[in-house]
Amino acid sequence: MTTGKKLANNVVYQQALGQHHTIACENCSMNAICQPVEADGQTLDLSKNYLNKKIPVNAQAPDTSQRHTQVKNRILFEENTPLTSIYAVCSGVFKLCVTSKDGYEKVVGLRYPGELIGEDALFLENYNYSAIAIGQSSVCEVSIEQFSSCGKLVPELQQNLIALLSKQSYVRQSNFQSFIGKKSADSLLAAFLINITKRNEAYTGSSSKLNLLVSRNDVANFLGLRRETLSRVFAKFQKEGLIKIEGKIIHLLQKELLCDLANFHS
Amino acid sequence: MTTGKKLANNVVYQQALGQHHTIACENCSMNAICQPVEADGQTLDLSKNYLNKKIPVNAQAPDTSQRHTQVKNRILFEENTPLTSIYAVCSGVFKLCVTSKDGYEKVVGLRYPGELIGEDALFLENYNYSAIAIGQSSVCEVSIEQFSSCGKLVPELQQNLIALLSKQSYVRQSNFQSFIGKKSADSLLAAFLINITKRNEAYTGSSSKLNLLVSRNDVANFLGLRRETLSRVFAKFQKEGLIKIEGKIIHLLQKELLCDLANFHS
DNA sequence: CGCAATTTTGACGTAGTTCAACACGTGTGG
DNA sequence: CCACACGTGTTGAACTACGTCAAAATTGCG
Repeated sequence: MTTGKKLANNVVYQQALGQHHTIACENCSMNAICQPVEADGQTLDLSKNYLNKKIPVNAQAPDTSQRHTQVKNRILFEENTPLTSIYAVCSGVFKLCVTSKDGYEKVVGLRYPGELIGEDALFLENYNYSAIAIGQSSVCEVSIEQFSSCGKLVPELQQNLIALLSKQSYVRQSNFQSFIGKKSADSLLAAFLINITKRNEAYTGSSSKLNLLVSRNDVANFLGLRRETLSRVFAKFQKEGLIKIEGKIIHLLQKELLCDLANFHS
Repeated sequence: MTTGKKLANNVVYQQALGQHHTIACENCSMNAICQPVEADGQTLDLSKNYLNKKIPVNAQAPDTSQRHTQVKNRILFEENTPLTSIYAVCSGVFKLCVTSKDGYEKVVGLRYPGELIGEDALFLENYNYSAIAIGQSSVCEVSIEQFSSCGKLVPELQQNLIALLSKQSYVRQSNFQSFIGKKSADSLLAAFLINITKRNEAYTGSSSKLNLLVSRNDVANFLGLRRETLSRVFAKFQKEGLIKIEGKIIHLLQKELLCDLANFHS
């Protein structure tokens, strides 16, 4: 986990944090439905029928001169299109966006490795937001049509889907509770840092540092702050010794104080 | 349920809005798992094994002088206690609260008739918040232990639970998207009014009026505003002809404008 | 190196909070 | 019956945090 290198550059820290490595399956929220099931006294691995592993999204051709041509496969799926699959992030990050009628793009969620994308579309069978890769990312894909066919035949698989959805229900509610009713920039950012660090804990192996990967702009958009304000609060937190900033890598130095800030009620 | 009294405001409108009548089962989010299942070519009604219908919470003895002694059965369940059941609101409202270590009570959700409470506790088997009835309310209760026993034997019931959880997944995400990244009091209140009206549409039969039932205090707490600010924004909306206020009853007069406000990005 | 995108800093105005006072309805007790 | 406390909601005035606009600094990449 700790490399000997000292460069203050992201790549080293990404490695140090395990970023851009794929998440271990046992830590992934999709895991419940990827595992073999025990049915009729035998072990069945049905996942090959519906699971598509580690698909790169926004992979850039490493050696061509095309690097800066706007890579178009950043988009995993688009808002208001029919559900085909649900996804788990393997590596990288995805931002979830909705576009209002005046063309403004609002970030409504971020998904880090091990987290699901699109399972909330199962009900309406339509995606509620667009999912866009930030940098090089990859996903595992579960085809809903094919999964359903298997599920009809194997009740044990349904049981696993229930486990998956139950966990998601908890995850979503707990995210909601992290942010609802927070208005001050300080408590929003504190809540955000704690929320994301916790979500990444299994992946990074650390409860006090994280690699945001996303731009300040996207974070500000998500939290409903101006990027200038966000920048100032970041600077303030660092000055007060709450965090240490190294580009997109954030070290939480005083987590308890951040928690207090996050729960602060003006 | 209906008192003969003529007091000017709320009671009459509650009747007009159908408030304090129980929601029709077909409009309830619990409905998926309350219905009979078709299994092995026959129709089975298993719900009697796990479903407890229309339990009053905070019912006041109607004719005693005890009315105003602090009624203690307002609490459906408490934060950080083991999950026993999930609930659907039949009538009234519930507020969901968490208490921070300094004793401050934060409202993290409101649940109106037809909405579920506690299903996000299935994963950790622990309630994440306290559920407290506002006024006279009632719930249907599904005992998890007993439901699970039935589910193990009847795969069709599991399918119904999947349907229920899928819908909840959508509902929760859509609530999250309604509020995340909103900071101005105007857009928060607009988003809130539209969100709650929509959620109550099937129950009240109206897409433009609603009975909040909860105090301004609780609404302000939920939205992260001061009650003074909330009061001012309510007054402003009414002055601008966006809404009409009759106590806790709100009429949405210009829904499109409210939607625009809700999606406004400073 | 040099351009472009991102991030940070500074000065100023506005929106929301804070604190205080007041209005209203309801229940309590003299 | 009235006086009073209490919860809830509204209003006013001063203060503060965040947004706004402009510009500088930093980073990333060819």
